[in-house]
Amino acid sequence: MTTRGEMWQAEILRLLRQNHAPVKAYQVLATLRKIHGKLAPTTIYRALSALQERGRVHRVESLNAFIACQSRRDKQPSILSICNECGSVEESVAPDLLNDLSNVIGETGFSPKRHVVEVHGTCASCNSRKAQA
Amino acid sequence: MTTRGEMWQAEILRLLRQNHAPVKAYQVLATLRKIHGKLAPTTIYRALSALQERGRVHRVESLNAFIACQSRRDKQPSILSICNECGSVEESVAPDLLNDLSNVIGETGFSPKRHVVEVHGTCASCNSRKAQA
DNA sequence: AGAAGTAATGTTATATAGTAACTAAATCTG
DNA sequence: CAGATTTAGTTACTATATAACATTACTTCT
Repeated sequence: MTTRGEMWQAEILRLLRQNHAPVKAYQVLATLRKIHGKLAPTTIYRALSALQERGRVHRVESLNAFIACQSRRDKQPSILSICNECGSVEESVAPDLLNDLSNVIGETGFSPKRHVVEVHGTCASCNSRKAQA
Repeated sequence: MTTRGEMWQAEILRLLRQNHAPVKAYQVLATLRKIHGKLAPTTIYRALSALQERGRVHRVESLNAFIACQSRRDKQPSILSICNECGSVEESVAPDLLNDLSNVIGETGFSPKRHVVEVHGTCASCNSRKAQA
């Protein structure tokens, strides 16, 4: 059985997967409105939250935007590399590094629950493009 | 000589330093309005940007909020530990770790410019408070 | 099956966050 | 000091997100 909510999730996930760059909630909203007419932000945000919980979508905190998960090694917290030039986002998984991070901040007695690691810079292809110029 | 803009910066910095938890831009705005009357968001955002550039204030990306820098080892990118219970934020500096991070994501040819590392969890004092209960 | 309760979704309205574009004042330069 | 340039103020707006309530669909009990 497919609930209405699950349909929104599926459709949004498909949309996000078509983009290699993060997509804003209101872009999603506008796109879906073209297809389905009237539609409230709430619907989008609810679907996006569910997708995040299911580990299908990352919220890019430093952009207020969303991107489909690439590596699906089951909800491993990811490191996002965001290119300032072309907007593309690469996902890396580095458990050791996040472990170190947990240890460093754990020294003061802090217990980590959620890691937000986002790095802004220039991606490989934009780097080489600029090197040529 | 103190320009008008610098006065806003000083006043906002003072305000942020009084709080150990991050403060939202519109909280700053509301507070300053009580003192100075009419005041536009632009004023606040301009001052906050300047403070960030001067390395006096961090923007907490995952909260859309601002906090005064604690460690002033000159604009070292910081790691922020954010307590979900009490809202307090601790700042850590770990150059080695950020170096590792740069290396990991640099493997694909990505060159990092700005690091956003924010960890949500429970701080030491909230941990012990909960352990007692 | 039908009534009663619960959970999921839709709807309306509003709160919160941030910026663009222009005006006015201050400062700098010759 | 006139003209140019930078800095700050003002107005209006756009973007992001959530609260609160209404409605619909689902469940469970009889």
